[in-house]
Amino acid sequence: MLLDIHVRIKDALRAAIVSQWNIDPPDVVLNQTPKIAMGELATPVCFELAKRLKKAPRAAAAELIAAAGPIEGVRKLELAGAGYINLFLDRANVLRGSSMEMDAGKFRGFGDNPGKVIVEHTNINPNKAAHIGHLRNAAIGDTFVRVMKSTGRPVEIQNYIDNTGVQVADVIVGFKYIEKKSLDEVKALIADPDVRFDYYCWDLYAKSAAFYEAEDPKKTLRGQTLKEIEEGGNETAQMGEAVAMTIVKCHLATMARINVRYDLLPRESDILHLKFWDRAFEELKAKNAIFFENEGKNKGCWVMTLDAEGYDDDKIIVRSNGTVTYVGKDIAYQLWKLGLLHKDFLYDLFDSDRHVWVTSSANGRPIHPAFGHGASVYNVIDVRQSYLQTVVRQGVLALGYEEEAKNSVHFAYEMVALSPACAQELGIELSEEDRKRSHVEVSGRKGQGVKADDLLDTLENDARREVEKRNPELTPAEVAEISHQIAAGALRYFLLKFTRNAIIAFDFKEALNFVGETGPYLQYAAVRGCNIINKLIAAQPDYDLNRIKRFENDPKLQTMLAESDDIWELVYIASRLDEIIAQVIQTMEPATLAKHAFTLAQAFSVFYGKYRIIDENDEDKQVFYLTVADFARRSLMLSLELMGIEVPRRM
RNA sequence: GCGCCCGUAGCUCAGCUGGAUAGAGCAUCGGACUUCGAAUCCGGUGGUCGGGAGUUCGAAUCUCUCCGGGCGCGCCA
Repeated sequence: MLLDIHVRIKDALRAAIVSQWNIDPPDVVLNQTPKIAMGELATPVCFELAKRLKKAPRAAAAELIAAAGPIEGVRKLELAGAGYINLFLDRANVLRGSSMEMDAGKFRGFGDNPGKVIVEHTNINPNKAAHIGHLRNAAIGDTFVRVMKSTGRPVEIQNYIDNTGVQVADVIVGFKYIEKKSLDEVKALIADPDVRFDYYCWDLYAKSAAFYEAEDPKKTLRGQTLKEIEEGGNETAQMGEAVAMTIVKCHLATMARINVRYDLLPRESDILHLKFWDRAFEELKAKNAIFFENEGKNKGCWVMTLDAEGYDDDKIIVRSNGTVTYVGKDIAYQLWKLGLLHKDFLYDLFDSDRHVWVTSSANGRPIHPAFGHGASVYNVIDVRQSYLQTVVRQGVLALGYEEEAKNSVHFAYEMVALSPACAQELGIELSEEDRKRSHVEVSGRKGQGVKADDLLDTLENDARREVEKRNPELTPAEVAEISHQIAAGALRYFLLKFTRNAIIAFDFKEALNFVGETGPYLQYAAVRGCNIINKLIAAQPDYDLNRIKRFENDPKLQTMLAESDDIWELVYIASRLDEIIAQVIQTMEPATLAKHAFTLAQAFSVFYGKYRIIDENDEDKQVFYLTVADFARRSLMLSLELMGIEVPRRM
């Protein structure tokens, strides 16, 4: 809605510049004014014009205002400050248009590209419980997915499962050689309801590091185990399969707690067994994207030359022993995602309730959704893998797929570390230097870190205490549901409010906070918004709620909005959602949405405290307030939904 | 060595393609509950935007340089 007005303003001003001075118009930039009373939007374009026309900026602005015809949705243009043009929008029109847009549930967002978007996120090694770093990845990825879907673009969510990697092998080494367990014993452990299997593996994985050091310094057992897992058809591989897929189920259950789900789980074992790499290898060779090194340190390897800045050495794709590196497999997978591999997986249903599919090499179902063939591919992976992502994109480019390489996007974000205080709370030993740092990186190999489910459990307990205190009449089931919603909301907001390239120094005090700029603050504002309607009906059972919708078209709305800048400011913020959505997509920055939603909740809370609606005697005023409250509430709830944050019935 | 990121209030962070008086939250001090639910609201204290130079009518934002910190550059994944 506002985006349409922006376009009209820019077009109109450009046309006016051309007709007035017959020059090539500069880019018309629109900014927010410092105060809503000065209008909603401002353009500094006349400063640029002043330079070109050798006029005073204010003079140029006055002429431009005079030259510009009426613009649909804009009430007036005003000369301001040193030469700004301030624009005053038609207030009722903004509310009405934005309200309709929200009803339709489809936002302009970006471009007209109708192609499918593939977003790959989460990607946790299936060998231990998920931790907070994984939660950040999922929260960012899932929010980006929701935002993109709100523009009507088809999105496919993939969660890559590296089920044949060394990390899985290490846990299998733990089961087989540290604990000396058979396949049946491991299966019994998996079936034991008293064992949190992902937690068990968390500890076992940490033990494997110590085991290698003491018993197997050359890690021959790891190599051997990895080989057996990759080859398949043996007991080690069966154990690996059982362990990895059980852990995947744990991860999906954990992620479901914060409202994250997936469409497809592509597995590395299937990429291996279906020989995706062989196909990619042939093409890379045929198109001279990689070459065989006959001399030097990389003798006997297939390597790719990188022309990316900062990476001088060739990257080894196939080792001298003939095995493919991780990046090689990733290139094959990326080609498949882009629909360029000319090979496909088989597919099986992994979770029929949530419609999650998994790739397969042998037992595919005849009917399945069409996966892959993404027009754009976003890989949500932490920034430390930038180098590898560059190699993958380079591989696509070297095959001559320029457009596809451009549409292969590394959605990078910074890691979650621990504040030194938090690390100490967890019993992690710190050096004198570590204590002075702003954050301390954790090592999963040492079993350090904050497990996702532990954090969620703590949040739920804290929330439960508050909910029970405030709502003694609720049943235990209701308390449990609301506590969960608050815990998940608090966590998701906490992870989303930081921009992508901010390192989160995790701290329990901040993450467990329900006051101030937090998820529960936003939820509370939304709950109060909903309660206005509930209380109104309780107080006046015969109140016709349709009056609210009708009032959007009542001429009184215009005059009442014109008379109250404070209320208009709330309406304006609430109507900016389409603009925010477009910005989130363009900049790949979900934090922008989080900040916006918080600003909206703040404005709503102010409005809520300032105006009493139920006991308002003036009928016109009451319906006006109701219209505004309902509009703001809907916008806030939509924003929350885009962040995967639920609104509890009560708080 | 090369490359990327960061440095803004006591703490944690926003600040969009350069634009009007640099903003939030927490903390701190003070005020508002017989309430459409105070997980809230109102007010106060608190900043030479790491230093310097440059570009510009205009720089927290762009360029260069220096200082301080993080990360990456594997025949690991």
